[in-house]
Amino acid sequence: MTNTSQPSVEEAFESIKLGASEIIIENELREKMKSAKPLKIKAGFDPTAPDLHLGHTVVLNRMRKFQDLGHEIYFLIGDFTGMIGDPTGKNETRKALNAEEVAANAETYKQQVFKILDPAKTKVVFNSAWLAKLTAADMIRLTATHTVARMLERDDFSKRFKENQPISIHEFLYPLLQGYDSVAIEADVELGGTDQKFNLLVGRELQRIRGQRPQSIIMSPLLEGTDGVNKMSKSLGNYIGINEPAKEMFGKVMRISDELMLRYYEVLGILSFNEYQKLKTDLSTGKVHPKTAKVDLAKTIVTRYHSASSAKDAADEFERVFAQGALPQDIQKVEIPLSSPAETRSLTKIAVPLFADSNSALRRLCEQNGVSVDGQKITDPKFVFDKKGTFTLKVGKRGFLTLVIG
RNA sequence: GGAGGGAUACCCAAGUGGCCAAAGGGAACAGACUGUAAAUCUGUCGGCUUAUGCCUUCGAAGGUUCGAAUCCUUCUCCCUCCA
Repeated sequence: MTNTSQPSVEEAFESIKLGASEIIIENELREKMKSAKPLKIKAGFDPTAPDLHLGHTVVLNRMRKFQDLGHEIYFLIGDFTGMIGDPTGKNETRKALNAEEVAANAETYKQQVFKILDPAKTKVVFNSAWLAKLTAADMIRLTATHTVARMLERDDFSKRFKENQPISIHEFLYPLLQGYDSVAIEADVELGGTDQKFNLLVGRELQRIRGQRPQSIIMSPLLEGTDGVNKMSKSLGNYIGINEPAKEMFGKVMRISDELMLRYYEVLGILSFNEYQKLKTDLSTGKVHPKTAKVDLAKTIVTRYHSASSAKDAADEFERVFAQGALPQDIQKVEIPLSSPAETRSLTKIAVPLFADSNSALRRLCEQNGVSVDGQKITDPKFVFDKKGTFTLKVGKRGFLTLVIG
């Protein structure tokens, strides 16, 4: 074996393979990696959700590895295919984004993606560059490559078909266009989640038809969201965004279940296979306390997207606020003069806009012992602050407010 | 083009004239328990100065009725079968 700066092909292959759920085809990929020529690595992203979360990072991390191995990374923004939206049955046909919107989203993307990828070595491309140029005749030729029966093999389609859910014709175009992207880029490898299998395979097929060497495919497992059940997605609200403030991020990681914590360790590529096995045993034998392991996980993740010091701060604050029941460090502050009308000094007026959806919601919180002032439970939502002083208001689990009456 | 079925709150889903602000489940929220865990248990879960009251909501607009999510008309969208 050579030194660490020049890993052998086999080592490189193993590091790429780590955490992948499926590779099509392993030997083919290994062969490709043996050649001296840098490979074109493709991964596509939806243009409408430029808010990256940990789920996206699974693929991004692997892109980074390829990058470090000297390959060419194509970060593809599906601005054209975004008009369709990957068919999930829930998406409706989307409006085409205009040039400014695409550009704006791309900027947001870059700002996040480059927390993981090396900007100097990343090619950001838009599939409208070639898809918008396709003529109707080109489209017909493209659609002629696949049968309806083949399309219906796609899990999502077959399911919807069986359940009498609508499938629009244009949804069939999505896999075809995504596959065509691979042709346009002449991709050697495409990365994606396991849910992308069908689309990724279409790419291989189209490349073969066009006389190109079919791309190899590396699929990553889908990361479950913080609920531990559904895949992480913004629309389900079960995500941890990589742009979230450190404390927020830390708290969200701490709130996942122990089981999910192991999953995150595994899928997010935080530990090597051996380290992962060891942690698993240590947890089951009680050698490592689950909370410790979770704090470590949260720190590692926060360090990745922020810094070691903010990770430490977040951990300290977390311990202080939740384990010891103390107050967070920076609480928002509101000042109200004692001379103002009693109504403006009422709990309802102060807390509803900040922490509750409606007066009724606050009333319920009060009834349920979820509201306190300086540690004293307040059960009357009409409570009025009628003394000078500084009060600490707590509403629900995470609503803190410093109130100055003067 | 013809025939039939459907649209209910954040999601799924019951409800076919008054007892419906609308069963049940999920999600969410609060409390208990804990490691801010998860699981579990309890409660809440349209809004309104807490009210045996009012307002808004059962695809949309009209109508019948003392009274409509429920009946009628028109419209929009979806599904199935036939062609």
